[in-house]
Amino acid sequence: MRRSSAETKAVILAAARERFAADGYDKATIRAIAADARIDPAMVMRYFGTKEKLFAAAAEFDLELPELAPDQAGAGLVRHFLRKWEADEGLQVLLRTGVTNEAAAERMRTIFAGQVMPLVIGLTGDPERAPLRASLVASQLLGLALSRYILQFPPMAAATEEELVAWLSPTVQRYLTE
Amino acid sequence: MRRSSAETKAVILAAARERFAADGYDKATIRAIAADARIDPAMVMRYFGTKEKLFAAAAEFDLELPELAPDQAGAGLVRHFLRKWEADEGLQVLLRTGVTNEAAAERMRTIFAGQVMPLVIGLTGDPERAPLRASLVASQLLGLALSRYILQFPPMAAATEEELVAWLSPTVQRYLTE
DNA sequence: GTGGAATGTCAACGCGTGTTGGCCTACAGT
DNA sequence: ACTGTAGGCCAACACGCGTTGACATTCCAC
Repeated sequence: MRRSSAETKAVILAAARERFAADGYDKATIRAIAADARIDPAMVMRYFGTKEKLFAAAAEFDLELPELAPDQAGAGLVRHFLRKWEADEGLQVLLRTGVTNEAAAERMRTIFAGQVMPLVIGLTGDPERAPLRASLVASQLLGLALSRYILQFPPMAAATEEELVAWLSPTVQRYLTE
Repeated sequence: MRRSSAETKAVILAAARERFAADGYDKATIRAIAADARIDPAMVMRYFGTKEKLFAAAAEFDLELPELAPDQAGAGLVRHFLRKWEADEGLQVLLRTGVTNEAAAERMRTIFAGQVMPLVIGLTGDPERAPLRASLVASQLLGLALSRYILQFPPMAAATEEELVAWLSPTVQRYLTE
């Protein structure tokens, strides 16, 4: 026994998150994940049963949206989202996979409906249009992540956090409350 | 000889575009494309040499950006982009693939640099910040496509073209000229 | 009508994949 | 010291993939 069961499971999960985030579902092979974790591929199956179940565990994700004053929600959301993206691989895992995998897309819709929507409903005094408002916010924030981190358009990748907050906040604020 | 060489090539290419657009690069197999085209997989190789070359042909794409008056560029761009997306599978092919495939991402950067940037430089009187402005526009338009067509957030997928133009135009206009 | 090129089919290859079952190996409890 | 068990490894499987080369068929040129 080199490691405890829980340790090994955690090591595998960390390697899986990295690989899924960098390569997406299909290109992140069990063998590659196992190699990163310095372990036999069979162990991955032992601990997680299936590649799909491993992915489900790796894609566990909480946006942890903070409470926000209505008039500063735009800036607050943009900044929170940028930092969350860089601190937690979960979002990247979901975006890289959700584009070609229906289960991951469904997961993103669930996060949207369960975490973004309620926040927006609370912020805006416009219950009827809140769903559309929330999805407009999501479209701008996901477009940001896509162009900055995934496709890496040079001007977007080179911009500072403050520049992006300055440019995007009015947009998000308008989608929320105007 | 059932068909002419050019006909067959066109049939294969059409099937390939559909499959790549729906499934992305990896899941769109040569065998599936060939089945759609009612042809033997070997024909695909005969006509296109390699899966990569077939993809390159299927991802051929021109945004066909129109000339736009500076004060109506926001609305014009949003509307043009929405229609282009629905009429031409090329963009969908690129987005579905560019997220996990570096070559396709590079292609998107090239289209961005060669087609979007020049338009924005012409529209704005701000040559220094034009690259960032262009990528902000791209982020909102790609985020729109992502949330409406790929992830299919219900409020976004259900919105009408006019609603989306009304909401997004001011954003794009501001990124361009404000 | 015959030869030859163009179009199409078939079967197989080598490879990488997720997944499985049997076999070690080292520790803990007694 | 002995044994049971939890942790780990190895070899193999069945499968689907891109790709290949040999073979069949059809049509045109002469």
